[in-house]
Amino acid sequence: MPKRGYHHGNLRQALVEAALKLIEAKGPTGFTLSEAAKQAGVTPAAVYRHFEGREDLIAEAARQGYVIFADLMQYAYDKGQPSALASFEATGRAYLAFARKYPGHYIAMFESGISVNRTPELADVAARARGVMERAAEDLSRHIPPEKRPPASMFSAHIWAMSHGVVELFARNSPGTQSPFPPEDLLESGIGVYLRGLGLIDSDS
Amino acid sequence: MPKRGYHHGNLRQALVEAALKLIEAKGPTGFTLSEAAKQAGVTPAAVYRHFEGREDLIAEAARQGYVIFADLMQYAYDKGQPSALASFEATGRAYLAFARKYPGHYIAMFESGISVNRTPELADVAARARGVMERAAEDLSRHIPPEKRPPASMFSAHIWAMSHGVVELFARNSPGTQSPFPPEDLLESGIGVYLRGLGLIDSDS
DNA sequence: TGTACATCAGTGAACGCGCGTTCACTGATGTAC
DNA sequence: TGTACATCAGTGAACGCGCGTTCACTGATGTAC
Repeated sequence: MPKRGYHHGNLRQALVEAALKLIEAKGPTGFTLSEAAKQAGVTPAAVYRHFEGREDLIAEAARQGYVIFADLMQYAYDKGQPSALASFEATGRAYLAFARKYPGHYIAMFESGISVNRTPELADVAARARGVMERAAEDLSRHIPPEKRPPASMFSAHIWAMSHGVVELFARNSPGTQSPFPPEDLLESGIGVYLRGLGLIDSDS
Repeated sequence: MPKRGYHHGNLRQALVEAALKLIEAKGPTGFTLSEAAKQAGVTPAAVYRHFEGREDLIAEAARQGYVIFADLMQYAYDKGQPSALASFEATGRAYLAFARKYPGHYIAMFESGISVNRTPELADVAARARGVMERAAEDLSRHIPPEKRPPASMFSAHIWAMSHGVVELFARNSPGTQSPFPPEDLLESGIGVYLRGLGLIDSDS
């Protein structure tokens, strides 16, 4: 580790990463600015050279999370193409995969209580993530006969909700609420049933 | 208000109610034992006559929430009988209704980070609530041909997850994440599509 | 009915703690000439 | 290449605050006789 004289070199990012680790370990409640500073090997006061304060640091962690999240969703979408169905399923799976792989980011984004409208950049990148899923839903909705076609944003919301619920209830090691099934399977099968309900996949697939 | 001499009369319950109001207003993070005591018109130290501490107070709020929740689920189930389908749908709706009507309890139960295994009573009443929904799912699963029948606890989990997701993402006024649809409609239609996917309701109902 | 006394639910002062934040400062870095 | 100087990223001490918790206490209540 060559970087550590008086000047840190990349303190801003080091602080974000320390924050993510702490948030992951202790929840958004347990996270403190002072401890993040300590973990980055720096005085609490130094944080204020890079962030406006505690909230601002969490917001940046969330923002970075949304960037990763949106990229992941986009990647999943692209990989499923040209099949609308494959793209849709892939984005659903990507949601859970993200929650698993980046728990600190996930908590900062969805459980820390920071508003997505806190800054324009945050709102933008969050909208981008949402946009990918909505586009996947829209592609898919074209395969439904127009007269019985529900709004695409509605079933994008359904899948989003089910994914989020699976993560919160069964994928987080919330003590005691043992998952009856692997979350991945639960989500996969849930989406399967749902798509069958939309008439988009066969009853015996 | 005749009750307020030196002795409060019903401080224990007053503290729980103060806690619920604070939790609802400020989230589990913002809740403090001292403020709950103040709001009940009492010294912080008095709390220790009735609870072991801060955590214990939250746990009691959660416990009372689970009692109400389980009762509500049971009531919904009974009301749907003898139709397995009606019972199942009703319990799903009851979930959202509970979250709306008792936000403080809901947060204490699902967002405060207290473990459901904290005490045996808490675990018991939580199991009772879960049991109602699982029973509804089981009743319903008998209408599915055995060879293609998924485990009942699985689609109970699906509905639980979707309900929870809808509440967290769209029913809470998490600033900025405006709901595209009324949460009730979203959940209703989501469950509808899901049940169609299970082959339990017609494609044009 | 009246008195003595045990029980219990509250008080209020005090504690140590770690928090977020501020401030004047200082040491390192980079640039101009 | 060397020196002067501006810029900037850090220090460290201090702050006020409210928190959860403890303790010896006291006032009210209920019970025995």
